[in-house]
Amino acid sequence: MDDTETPRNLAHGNCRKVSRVLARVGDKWSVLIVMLLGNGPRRFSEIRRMVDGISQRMLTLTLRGLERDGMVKRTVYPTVPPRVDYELTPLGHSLREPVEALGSWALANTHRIEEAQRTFDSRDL
Amino acid sequence: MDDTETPRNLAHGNCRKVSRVLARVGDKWSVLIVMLLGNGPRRFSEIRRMVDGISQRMLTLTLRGLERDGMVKRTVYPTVPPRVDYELTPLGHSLREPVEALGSWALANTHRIEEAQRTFDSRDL
DNA sequence: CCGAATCCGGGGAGATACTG
DNA sequence: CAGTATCTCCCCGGATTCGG
Repeated sequence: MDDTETPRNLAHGNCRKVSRVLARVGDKWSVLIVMLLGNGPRRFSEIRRMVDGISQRMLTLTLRGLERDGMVKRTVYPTVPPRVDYELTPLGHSLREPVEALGSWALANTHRIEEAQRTFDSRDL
Repeated sequence: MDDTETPRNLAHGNCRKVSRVLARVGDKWSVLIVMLLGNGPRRFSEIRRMVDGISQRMLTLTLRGLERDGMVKRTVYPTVPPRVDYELTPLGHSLREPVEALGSWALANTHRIEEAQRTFDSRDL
């Protein structure tokens, strides 16, 4: 078609690597939390309150996953009561840019998508 | 923090809209197929062969989803045997850009991610 | 060749209750 | 406050079979 160049980015074994990142991005909570932490460190319960609808379990699992991937730094303050801060690493911070690009695209095209869905759903059935 | 501007892109009800798109992007096959169709229209069985490991069922479902969202145009040629072509719509085509940005990020940072994972997995336990 | 329908197993995700 | 543990339910996704 109009390809200036065939994208080799998503070829061969690269697909696997990219897919894993995409799976994280597509994860229900990960991106939300990354964007939230983009505004600075937050405590566990702060995130819990800010991310409406997330369960304690899912928040823990999501943060663990992000920490494991090197996106988030976890800091425990051995006080009583305990306090745990989460903040973006440079890696996690760098992820925000492409994610925001995707977010902008989504916002710009939501109307078109929803219209397409209505058209699709209204025919036949 | 270092925010030049607080991103309102991912706030309020916008989250829902963006999340749906993100879910599609995070889908195991959708992005792969979109990138594949970026090189031009393909037949059902062509895609099936090119996307290694996808089941017939999942290919059908994925293509239906993409068609419903207005990303893909489905064209049936009433020949015998039947022939069905799939091609990107302008909307689907426009999605490639932010997706490729994310793919590039993934490739550029895969090494860092895997290293973080090894570090994470090797401590405690 | 393209796709729908059905069956079925495994993992994700919520709710709840318990520790340090 | 910040998790962990357990249970359960549900949906996704593969395999298979049938239809146009």
